[in-house]
Amino acid sequence: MLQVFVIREYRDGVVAGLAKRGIKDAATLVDRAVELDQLRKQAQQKADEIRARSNTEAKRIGELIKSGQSEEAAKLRVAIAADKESLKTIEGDLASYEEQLRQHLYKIPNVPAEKVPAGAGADENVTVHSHGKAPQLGPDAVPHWELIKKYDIIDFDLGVKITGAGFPVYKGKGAKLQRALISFFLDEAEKAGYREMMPPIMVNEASGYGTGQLPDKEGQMYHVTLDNLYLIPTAEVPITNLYRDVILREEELPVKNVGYTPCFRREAGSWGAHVRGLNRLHQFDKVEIVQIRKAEDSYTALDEMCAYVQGLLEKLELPYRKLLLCGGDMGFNSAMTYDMEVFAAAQQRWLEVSSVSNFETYQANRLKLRYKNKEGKTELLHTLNGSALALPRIVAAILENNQSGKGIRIPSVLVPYAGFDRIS
RNA sequence: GGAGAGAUGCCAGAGCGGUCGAAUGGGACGGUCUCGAAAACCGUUGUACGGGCAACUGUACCGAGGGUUCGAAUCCCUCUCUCUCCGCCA
Repeated sequence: MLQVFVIREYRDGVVAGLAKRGIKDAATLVDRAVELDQLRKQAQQKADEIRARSNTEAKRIGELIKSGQSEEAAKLRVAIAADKESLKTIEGDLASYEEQLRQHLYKIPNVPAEKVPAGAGADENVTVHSHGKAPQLGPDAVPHWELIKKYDIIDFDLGVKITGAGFPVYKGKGAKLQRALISFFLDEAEKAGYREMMPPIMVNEASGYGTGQLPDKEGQMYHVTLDNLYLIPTAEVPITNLYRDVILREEELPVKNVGYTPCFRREAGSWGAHVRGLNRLHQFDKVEIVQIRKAEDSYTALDEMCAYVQGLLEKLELPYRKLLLCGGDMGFNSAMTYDMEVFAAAQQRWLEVSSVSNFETYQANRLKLRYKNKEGKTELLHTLNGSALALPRIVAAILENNQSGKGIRIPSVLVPYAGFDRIS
């Protein structure tokens, strides 16, 4: 969430930024936050004042009792009673304002960075880079959902039988290809200086709030109600939450972590025409990179992360384009996001395989993730993350783009991991 | 799942219902000494929200949330977590 002081001090900039997301009542939203903070502050001051008074009075009563002046003490006790009453109401107000302010701040998305273009939706994203050419497929080329049946490598029907739609079963070379991709991605990340983390794939409520999945995306996560745990929608959640309530030392920065996890998404209401096969799943595998940076170098890190992800796609020989998302298409928490999309040649569609974002202090503020700078002051850090990469759509593109009469060619970087160079 | 013990500052660990934001030890940092280092000695060492140009200052925080009390780290209740023993078990 945004810091109140930022909203207060840079009110107009915040309003203008939010407008880039297409939020119409940005000014009202922002002014309400300032107003609630003002009310909160007033209540706080009043409460502090009364508390200060009762603290000294209470001390005096102690002294009076000690020196045997119990009558004086009794008088004082009576005199304090009124303060106690008013303190109770003020504390009630204070708690209510704090809660209202928090709830209100949860509703305000991050302010887009300077470079982010205004725009209402995906149509206004800007293609900033593209690489590779779509392969010329033969006349008998088919989309991946046909290929997986033909070669019997991924089975949706079996998944339906044991779990439900959107939970595929990977079989034989299909399963090995998954493992190969995961290992390849983790090894590459390690070479690029990321430390591998293997976190739990269920998290508690506090973690959900920490990275912003709660309260607004409640319905998108699988919720194990018996134990009040959530299945993670991405490794970003556990790996970023490792740093919740943490004050890092300067020499511990930058933090660069990578993690492989399965990801679980309910995708409530998002099933439609273009989500056949591997395009959208309830459970899928993803390798995620997470960085924690000082404010001054977080955008360098963002570029670095994009370059890293692009390198992966190039090694996998997949044609891709890089989009700078416009305000209206960016995630709630993000200040700037680049999406990488690969071209799936049989579907003739671009598939999003990675989203790399800088959240600036938006997540860190909720997480209370800070570091002590040279002057000994604690300062919020910037968090960033990116998929590197999400597997299903990568698999879809590999299958579709590399098909021929002789089967499916495996990209050469994966061959040592997979143990085969062709699915046929 | 059953029984018991516990949760205090960066770590270890003390704490009578009032003078405790908290003894003591360790660590870290600064200083004295030294050519330098070690040792020794001295000092510093939390977070949040306010007020103040500043020095400084008010309030809250001893797992979390309630309660008792003029006053709670200390008493009571609920929850969470950790440890030990037993049971079960990949």
